[in-house]
Amino acid sequence: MPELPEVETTRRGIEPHLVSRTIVSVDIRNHNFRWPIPSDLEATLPGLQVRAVNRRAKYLLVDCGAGNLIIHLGMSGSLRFLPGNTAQEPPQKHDHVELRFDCGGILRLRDPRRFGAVLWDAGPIEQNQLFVHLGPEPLTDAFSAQGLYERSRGLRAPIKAFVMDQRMVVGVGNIYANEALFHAGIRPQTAAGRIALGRYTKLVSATKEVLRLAINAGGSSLRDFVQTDGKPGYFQQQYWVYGRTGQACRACDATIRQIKQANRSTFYCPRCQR
DNA sequence: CCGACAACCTGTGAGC
DNA sequence: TGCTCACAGGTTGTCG
Repeated sequence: MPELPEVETTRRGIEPHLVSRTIVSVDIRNHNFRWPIPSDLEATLPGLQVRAVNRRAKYLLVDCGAGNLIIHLGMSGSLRFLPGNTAQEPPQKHDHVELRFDCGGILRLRDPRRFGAVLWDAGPIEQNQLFVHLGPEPLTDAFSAQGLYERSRGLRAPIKAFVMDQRMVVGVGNIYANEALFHAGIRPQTAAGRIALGRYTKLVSATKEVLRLAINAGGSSLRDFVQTDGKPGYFQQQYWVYGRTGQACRACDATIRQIKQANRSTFYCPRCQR
């Protein structure tokens, strides 16, 4: 489920419950994720106090002072915090990892497809091999039209693949790439290297806007998020093109088209996007 | 370096 | 009702 807005919503949901709490135990029921979950987490984490919950790209970083617990939700991952003062339901089939805290609360990771990751890094996180090649955060000034323009010169890859490339900008997945290109009026098949600076300016602001709106929508369900199985974001979101094949464009009434790019579904309006 | 593609794994919904 | 197939929010690794 997660693109950047969902990961950020998750971060905001769990942070207040974790900060300044001490981990008392770790339970890993299935180690077989994208990479094996290190077994020694069950020994190294207990006793550590959480200082902050940060996010870089789609990675959640639980800062424990001595290092960072890195969590990636993959395609199907979700996190829930179960407070200690309530009856706690037993773990379900795909609840693979649990952290128990001194307050009695439990952080529970569910991930049916296990494309996600749980890792530990005791060093400076920006030097981790997963992080060194990451592009700028989309909601900062480091994500700029000028940067995209320069890095795209000479490239023949379609613009959609280009904006989804985490080296160019992080956090833009399939849904929001489609939506941002619609708002920028750019056809997804267009070669990245043939797009002018002015159109990149539109694309950058559209991307920021789409992500901001999605985070706000997720934030509105934050209250429920912690207690329920509620998966915020996608359900309440109204898309302009994503998943709307054959339906009328909300802007011009033309019929939304669907194609395949790099084995991912692409949706666009043939009239609004040129 | 570039770009296309398979692979990882399970659940769900459509169609027969 | 039950089977099969296509497809799903991400990322890495390989190959030409």
